Amino acid sequence: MEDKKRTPISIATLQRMPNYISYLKQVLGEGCEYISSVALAEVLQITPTVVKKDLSFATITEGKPKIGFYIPELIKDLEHFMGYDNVKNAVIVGIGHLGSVLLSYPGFANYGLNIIAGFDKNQDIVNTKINGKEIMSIDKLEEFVSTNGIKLGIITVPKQFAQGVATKLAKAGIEAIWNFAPTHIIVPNDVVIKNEDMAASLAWLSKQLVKNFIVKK
Amino acid sequence: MEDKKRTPISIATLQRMPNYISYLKQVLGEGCEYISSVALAEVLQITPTVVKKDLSFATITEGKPKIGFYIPELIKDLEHFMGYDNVKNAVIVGIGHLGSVLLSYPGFANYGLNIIAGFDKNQDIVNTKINGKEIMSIDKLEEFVSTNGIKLGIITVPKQFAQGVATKLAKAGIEAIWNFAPTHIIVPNDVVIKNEDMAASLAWLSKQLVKNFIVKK
DNA sequence: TAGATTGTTAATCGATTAACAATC
DNA sequence: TAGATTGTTAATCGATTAACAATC
Repeated sequence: MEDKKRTPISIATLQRMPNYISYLKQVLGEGCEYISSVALAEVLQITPTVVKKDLSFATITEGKPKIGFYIPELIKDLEHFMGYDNVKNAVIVGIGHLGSVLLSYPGFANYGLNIIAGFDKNQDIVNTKINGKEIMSIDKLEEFVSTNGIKLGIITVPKQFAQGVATKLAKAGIEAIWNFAPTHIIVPNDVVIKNEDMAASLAWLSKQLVKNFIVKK
Repeated sequence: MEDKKRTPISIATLQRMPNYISYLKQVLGEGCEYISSVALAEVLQITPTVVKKDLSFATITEGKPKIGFYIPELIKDLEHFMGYDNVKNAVIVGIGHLGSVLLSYPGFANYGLNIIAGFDKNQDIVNTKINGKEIMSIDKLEEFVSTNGIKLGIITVPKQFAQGVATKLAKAGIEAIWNFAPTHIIVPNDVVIKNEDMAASLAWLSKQLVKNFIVKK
């Protein structure tokens, strides 16, 4: 009720949004003030029409004919639209190599993502800290999630444990799960799940390299 | 010329392939011999028609009405189709936290991906080994890629260095780049590029959590 | 004013879904 | 045989692209 449109937005559009924001911040840093959809399209290798349509979902201020969009305002609109100005607390389960990387990654703050604690079953690392963030015992996961109203759980455990962790998180009332374990996970309908699917990326690359088949686009 | 079809295949289809393979291997391990498109569809939460169409791109042997597909054969067909039985040598540039994780990850072998060396500019780690794989000086990157005919380069350097590394790789004759740096990279047209775009995943999740807008599907 | 760019509507393209004959 | 499932063709749906009036 606070945003101007309720038209359904496609996932494709949504996933281009971070690209716009990232590039806009870059050119803003280089001293640019205005940018046209044509220029944006060229850099991101899409068409100007796509850019204009995408931006129309997020922009409150309008672009000016012949000049384009005022970059600072455009970034602000896009970030607000994406919810990056809305802090989302998260926990991460499984503090192995990948878990440590994510726990230490400062870039998530740009997206409003705040990982506040890690969980692991290895008692050797429980009660230690990584990047100032406490590693807690997996036994405390459910209680922590429900008492702190955590919305997002990140799963970086070995694949055989991923389903169990997901089930625990769901029971504790998590709203969304970001799964890095290379396995299919089933959760109740009210929990949204996003698989960070490196296998899918590799699939495309692999096909490009082998080139025994025609891939579209 | 060795595969049975030349119909263009959609990226969507391609990205579902690893899911089929992964699940099929799981049920094969549980002792199943045959599976129907209906069963596959249910588990992966898509429709049977999609499954049948997807599989029809890759299968040489046909499914049997009333019974379904013979799992071992189906896995073999899919893996061949995806080029997983075709070893693709790769190098990884930027041996920080994420680079180390990828260099140590044994799962890539399942996709025919073989990372044979890492490169970094930090002389403290040059000539050490991770997971039995040598870390070499970034100065030797171009020579190594061209003399060894490396097809794939993985980029895990900080974002400000990503473009430079990509340019070097392209000059050295790399065919494809898998970019983990959170930035847009420009390469010549004959180099294919895949951005491992965690920001895009987060975009979707973030939107789901904030829910001030309707996202399709 | 002329020309470039916006924002939006209409046309096209392609992927998903539904329907169904063939088959075991 | 009857029923389930395959493989494929036709219909639908949705996203991208093209076209264009409005505007600075």
